[in-house]
Parts: sequence; C-alpha cells; structure tokens
Amino acid sequence: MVKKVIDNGKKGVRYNLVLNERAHLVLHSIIENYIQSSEPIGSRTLSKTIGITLSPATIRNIMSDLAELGYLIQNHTSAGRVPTDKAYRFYVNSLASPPSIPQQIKEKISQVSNEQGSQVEAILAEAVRMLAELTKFACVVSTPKAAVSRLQRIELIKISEDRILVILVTKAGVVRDKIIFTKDSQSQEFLNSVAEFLNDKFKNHSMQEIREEIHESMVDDRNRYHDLLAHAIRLGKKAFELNQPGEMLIDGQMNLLLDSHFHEQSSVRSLIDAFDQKSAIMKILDDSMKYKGVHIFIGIENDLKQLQGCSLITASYRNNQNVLGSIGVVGPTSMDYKRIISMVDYTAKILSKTITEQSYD
Amino acid sequence: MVKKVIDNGKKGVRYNLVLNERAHLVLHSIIENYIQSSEPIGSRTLSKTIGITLSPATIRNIMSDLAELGYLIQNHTSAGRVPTDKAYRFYVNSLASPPSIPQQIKEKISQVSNEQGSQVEAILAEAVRMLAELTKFACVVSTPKAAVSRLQRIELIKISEDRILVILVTKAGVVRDKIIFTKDSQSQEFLNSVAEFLNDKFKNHSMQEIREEIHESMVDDRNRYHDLLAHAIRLGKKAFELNQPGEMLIDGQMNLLLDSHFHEQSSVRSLIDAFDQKSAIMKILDDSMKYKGVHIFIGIENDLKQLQGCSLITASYRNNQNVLGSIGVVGPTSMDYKRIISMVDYTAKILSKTITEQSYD
DNA sequence: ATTAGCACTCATTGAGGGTTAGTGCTAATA
DNA sequence: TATTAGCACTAACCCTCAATGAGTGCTAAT
Repeated sequence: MVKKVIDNGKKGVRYNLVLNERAHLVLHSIIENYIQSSEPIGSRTLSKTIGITLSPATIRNIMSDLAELGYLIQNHTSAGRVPTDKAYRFYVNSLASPPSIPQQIKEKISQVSNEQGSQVEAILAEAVRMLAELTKFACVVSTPKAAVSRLQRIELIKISEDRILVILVTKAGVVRDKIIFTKDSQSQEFLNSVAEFLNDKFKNHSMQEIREEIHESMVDDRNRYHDLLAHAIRLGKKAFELNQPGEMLIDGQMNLLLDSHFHEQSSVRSLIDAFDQKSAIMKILDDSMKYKGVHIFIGIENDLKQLQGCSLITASYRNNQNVLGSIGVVGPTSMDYKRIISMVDYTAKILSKTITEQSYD
Repeated sequence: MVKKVIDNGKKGVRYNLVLNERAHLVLHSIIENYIQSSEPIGSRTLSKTIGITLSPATIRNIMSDLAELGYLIQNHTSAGRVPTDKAYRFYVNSLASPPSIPQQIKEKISQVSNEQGSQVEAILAEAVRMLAELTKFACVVSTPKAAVSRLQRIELIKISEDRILVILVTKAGVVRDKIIFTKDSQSQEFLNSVAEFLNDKFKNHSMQEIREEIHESMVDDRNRYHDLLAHAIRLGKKAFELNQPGEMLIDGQMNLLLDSHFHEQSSVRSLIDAFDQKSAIMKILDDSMKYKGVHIFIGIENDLKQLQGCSLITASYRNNQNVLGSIGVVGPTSMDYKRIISMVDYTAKILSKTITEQSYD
C-alpha cells in the first residue's frame, strides 16, 4: 500500500493522505466533467475547462497523485482518467444538502396526484412513474409497511362456505385484501359482529400491536368460553398475520437498458434479474428508511453484486405519524448526482405532503 | 403487379397465384429455418436441410417465384431470402390447431397457483410472469372486465366526514376499491344499511345490469321520498359508475430489449412507449376476446405502428359463465410460432381452470 | 423440367497506416 | 521549490484496401 504525501498548501507542513484545496478542485472538476461527457478526462481538456490557470503538466502531476490515492483509474496507459466509486463518495459528501431544483421541475413533480381521493398505491405509482420520466433512470418505491400502519377498519366477507375475504383499511389509506379459510362455516351476520368487535377493539392500533394483543388474548384461558370473543381471536389471528411482505413498485427499468452505460456491459441481464427478484432492492429501500433526508448508495457500497455498477439515491416519505416507505432512483455510478438528488428529495417531500393530506384522520 | 403462374403439379392445368405442393414445402422449410437461425436462407443451405433431393438451382427458381408472390424478400441482391409477414400468415394457417406441448412445460405451467385462496389478480400476475419466463418474450394479460363480472358483495366504509371507501367483490374473485365523496355525512350504521340494501338487490347481477337498473330507479320519482332508497340509489350510482378501465398486467418487457431482433432496430424506444401507454395493446387484447382459442396477429396486421415489427399471440380465458380476459405474448414476427402458440393455449386453459375453481360460487 | 456452370454482387473480415488524445519523464524556468 | 515546456511513447480510432465467402441470376447441357 503506497502512502502518498501531498502538500496541503501550508509551507513545510505535510499530512498523509490529505488533499490540498487545489487537488480537491481538480478532482471535483474531473468528476463533473465525466458526469457530463462520460468520457475519460485528460489533462489538456481539464486545463481548459477548470476555472484557475493550471498547465496540463501540473494537472497531470495532481492526477497522478489522485490516482495513487484511489480516486481515479486509467483504463489503459494512454487514456484519460475516470473517477472511482471513492471519488463519487467524496463528491456527494462535498455537496451541500439538497441542491436547488429548477422551478419547472418543481411544478411538474407537484402535479403528482393533486387529484382528490386517490388511493395511496395510485399516488405512489404516479410518483415513481414521474420520477422515472424526469430522471430517465429506473425508479422504485416501497409501499407503506403494514406493520407500522394503523388500522382504520376491518371487514369480513363470507364468499363461500369455507372462505372469508378479509379487507383491511389502514389509516395511511392502503387497502389490503386476502382470503382466509375456516373449518366451521359462519353466517355473514356473525362475521359482521366479529368484525365490529375487532373494529372496536383495534381501531387506531398498529398491525404490530394488534398481533401482540391477539397473542396475549390467546394465552388467557378465560377467553375460550366466550363464543364471539373466541371466534374473534381465532379469525383475527389469521386476518392480521402475515400481512404480505412489503410491496415495491418499479418504473423506468427500460431507461437503464437504453442508457449507454449499461448497454455496453453484459451485466444488464443480471441487473434485470435483481429487479425481478425485488427482495434485494427492497432490503436497500428498507435500510434507507432509517436515514433522514436523501441517502446515497454508491457502486461498490451495495451489498448486492448486480448493483455494484449502479448508484442508488433514496429518500423516505412519511405521514404525520410514521416513516412509511422510501422512494429511490437506480442509475449508473456516473449519474448527475446534483440533479437526481434534488429530484428525489423533492419528490419524497411532495409524496409526504400528499399522503398526509389523504390520510384518513 | 406481376401475376406469376405456377404449375400446381397436374399436367397441363395451371392456376393463377396457386402454389404447388413442392413450393409449399420450400416455403415451409425456409420459414422454419429462418425461425431457427434468424439469418437469411440461401438456396444451397436449404437444399441440404430440406427433406427431398432438390438442387440449389431448382430451389433458386422456386424461391424466385415465391419472392414474386410476396412471400419472400431479399435485403440485397446477393443475400439469402427472408420470409415476409404474408409468409408467416401462410405458415400459421397451415399449422394444425394447437401443436403438442412437452410434458415438462405442461407441468411448469400447471404450477400456476395451485396454491389455495389466491386472488384472481395474483393468479394472473403469476401466469403472465410464468409465460414471460418460458417464452422469453413480453407477455400481457387483461384483468376481468368489470362490466361483465357479477357482484358478490359491496361494502361501504366511512373513512372521513366526506369520504366513503367502496369495496366491490365480484364473483370472479376480483376486489376493487375506490373512494367516493359525499356532501352530507352519514353514520357508518346508515352506510351498513345502504350496503345491505344494495347487496340484497344486486347480488349476482352484472355491473352493466346494475348500472342500468340504478338508472331506471332514478327516473322513477316515487323513490325520492324513501330516505334509505334515495341514498342507496345516489351512492350506488357513484359506487358502480366508471369502474376503472380494464387493467392490464405486463411482464418480460426486458426480454424484448435483450432479443437480438429488436436490439438492432432503433424502434425499441417506440415499442416501449407502446407498452407504457397500454391502451393500444389493451385494445388488441379486447379484440382477441371475441375469438375462440388462440388468435394470432402478425406484423403488418397490427393497427398500431409500433407493433408492426411484432407478432401477438393471444388466447382468452374464462370462468363458467363468461369470457373474462385475454392473455398474450408479444415477440418478433420471426418467433417460433409452434412453441409459443402451444404455450399460450395451454396457459389460457390452465388459467380458465384455476379461476373457475376459485370463483365464489 | 431440372441441373451444372459461370460471372457477378455485396457484406464481412483483417491488415496496414495515419491521426489523435493521452501519458510519464526530464530539464528548464520563475 | 513548485510549475511548466518539451519530448518520446502508447493505444484507441478511423480509413482504406484487398481477400473471402455466401449468395444470386442467367444460360446451356442433360
């Protein structure tokens, strides 16, 4: 491991692995140039576009240092330099929190579901589509986690002798339905009573809480002898368990295929598979819900192999009470971070606002 | 327009524009070769692979005739021949109704939702995904038309002072929900009565019928003075109107992009747009519901410009009572028709079987 | 009616050569 | 001592050109 010493500007004082201001500027400039052109940046080109006057030779020296420090690589001896993932990390860290965003884009994003009475899923679908259209990359959004969302109402509908359709409406405005089976057939009237009972008892509780409370009720022996209660517990257990794993909406996958960065590589196939499986990307979105504001995963930082040529930019959205989910953009590591970050950030904000307004409170 | 006369085999008798048996064989062979190799077929190659002994020169003569009749084209003078859309039409017409299908594939398709209690949408999603995986093309399926499906149950849920969540469960097993607005706030109890009234009156009626009956009730002045009835009619009108336009599920679009046939052309972008808009493809699926069994749209036969490089193979699925929707494959005109037709046909059959079993009757 | 033979066409491939954008190193310079 | 000019060197890119090969259409022989 080579440890290169670079002058930090102050005469006589030297630090290991610290770049001076000029080196920062050069690196910054290389990255922005590369993001624009997608072509290796040479010393000559750079000396023209960079603000200060600096000869190609000097730039070459600096570039050589940056390369040794792992910020740049050369594809072959006589080619320009290309930023590494480390360089992009440096770059995004140096960006001020969400860069400004053109008014025009703002207005476009704001159009996401100003229509009254849209369901949450529809709003999310529209948002992810809009974001894909604006960014020209693939976009994903996770639907509100069932576990944290609060019950608005439950309905039990008898659809055949042994099947009951359960409909759960959450405060966040999501409707979920599933079918459960019973051995002993119940009348619709009885089911209505059971549903009413569950509504009374669990309205405004989170799914997580409900599951726990039901579990507690089950261990309490006394409840067994109360017919309605016993059925309510038994059906409730089935109704609230295993609320299907968090869903994810995807849009604009096509954009990636048409993007020259991916077109060249043969790794397209595996990238698509990653999207098909969903679970891995879902995990990243879940992760990102922990962070406040925009969060960025760059290339190699992704656990998932197939995503290592990509960067993910995510932001969580929420209603009054909870963080509900996360929206994100998947693109090449050399994407225009400033632009995309501001879009993701703003979209998440609009999403939060819209969903809060539509909440059933 | 040249009218070529070809010997039909019987000495001395000649018909206009009728191919003799040998010409049929040659055309058939060219098409099957081309489907396999995707490369222009030359006379030499063909004379080797075709069953009967026929010199390249003879084949050249026949090919020349076929070209004049519009079954083959040459990209340039010294290239082999390529089948036209007309040739594919000839080919599929000559195929016996659904070709046989390997047991292995059969079993795979049969796995589509043997899981109990799946919702129709989930079954369709699984079927379309399976078909995309097997065919390696893009696949689409239209969800059951709301208009023809019969009401199993309606629920009205008050979610805020001015919003009511309507849930419609159809016999076909589809759950639809939407939000309607009211000016005058009603209690949940009252909504329950209204729902009960609507259930009594309209259960087993098709959406189409219900809309008509409601319309009739509205013009009957006497109903205005009955409070429950008046509300039921008013809410019912909103609840049953404009059941969102038929949905369509898509899977495997990526397969098209990775397919060499499309990769070459620059028309990929417009094809994607066609999928994004959905409406045009939806229309074709709707069309195809009229036909019994498999139906095939080849290249130029498609009204939609963007689809003219493609063939669509569709088959409708149904339950006991109605044709519900249509499932289809979109691929290049040079697809392996035998293989795809059998798969689409079998998938539609399995789909019909599964959905009939899951129907709420 | 069929086929062998021949001249011709055109896409594809690979080699050679010039051009260009880039590098690293060294010596001169401010 | 930091910066820069100069120079030799590299490798991708592009152009041209010739050889190759799969294919054709036409004509004459079978």
